[in-house]
Amino acid sequence: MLSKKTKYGIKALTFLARQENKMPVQIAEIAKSEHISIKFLESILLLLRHSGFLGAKKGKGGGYYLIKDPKDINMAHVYRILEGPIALLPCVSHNFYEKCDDCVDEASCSVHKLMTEVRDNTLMILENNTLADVSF
Amino acid sequence: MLSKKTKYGIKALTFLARQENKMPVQIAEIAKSEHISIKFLESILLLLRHSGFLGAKKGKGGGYYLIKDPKDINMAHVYRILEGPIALLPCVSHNFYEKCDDCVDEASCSVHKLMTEVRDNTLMILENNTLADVSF
DNA sequence: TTTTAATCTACTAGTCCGATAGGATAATAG
DNA sequence: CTATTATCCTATCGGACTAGTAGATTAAAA
Repeated sequence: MLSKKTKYGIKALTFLARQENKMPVQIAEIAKSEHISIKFLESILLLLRHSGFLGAKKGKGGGYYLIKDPKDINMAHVYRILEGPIALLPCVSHNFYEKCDDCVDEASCSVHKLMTEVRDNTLMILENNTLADVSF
Repeated sequence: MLSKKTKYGIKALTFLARQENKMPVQIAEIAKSEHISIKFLESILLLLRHSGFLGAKKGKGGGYYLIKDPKDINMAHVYRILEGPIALLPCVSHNFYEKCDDCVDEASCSVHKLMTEVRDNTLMILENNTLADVSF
């Protein structure tokens, strides 16, 4: 299941992508529009800023804004930052690989086999979708 | 992330599918072979029995056995019993649908759009795989 | 009637999620 | 220089869920 963090994060990015001008938008405005707890959204936007998706401006007229063009923001990248691994099991993950404690041989593991197929497909979908694709 | 319950459940089903004869296999034997806690596996096998995948026999020579042919066991069905919804969001799920609290309009929701695509693909993969497919 | 193995209930430690509180910091306006 | 604005950052918390454990009960076979 997708965490609310990821869900809210994508919603916030979409909100920013849909802005006509490139003016900074305040946390409160996004929170109100998307019905998200301000404080929770605050931490998410901070993470997205630290990850290079957003820029921020303090003080009056401040807020968050997209740094890159929505067409250049890959949803697989967004997903990994917000949610973590795309694979449903650590032993199937590229970026977050971990061996299973219980598994003796990955090659003969039925779960590994099935989850690899799921992972490959999900990854392909996420990589083929940009923020622009999902926003408009 | 896939729960250990699901992972162990699929492993146990695979173990049973790989049995040459149709004799019942004891929990302890599966647990030892797959490196799973006996008591935890016990609860999983019980669930799989209640869901119509397994039969059980008590007393000496007892244990669990597959009721249906592995070729007739759909992995989407198994997944839903063990893990729950295939969709990453309740608002995208067919069998476990729930409206989002925060979402005003699903049609214009970027997350909904993306997760629907992921769901459709994952579902297709799981439905096209039987227990026999992943076991051999 | 003894042994074997599944059945069922209850409990627990640990972890994570979503949310909240409050003060620090930086930028702008006057 | 000061008040205001809005992000930044740390710390905390209840509730839910996960994985695993304990122990007593029931049913079947020898």
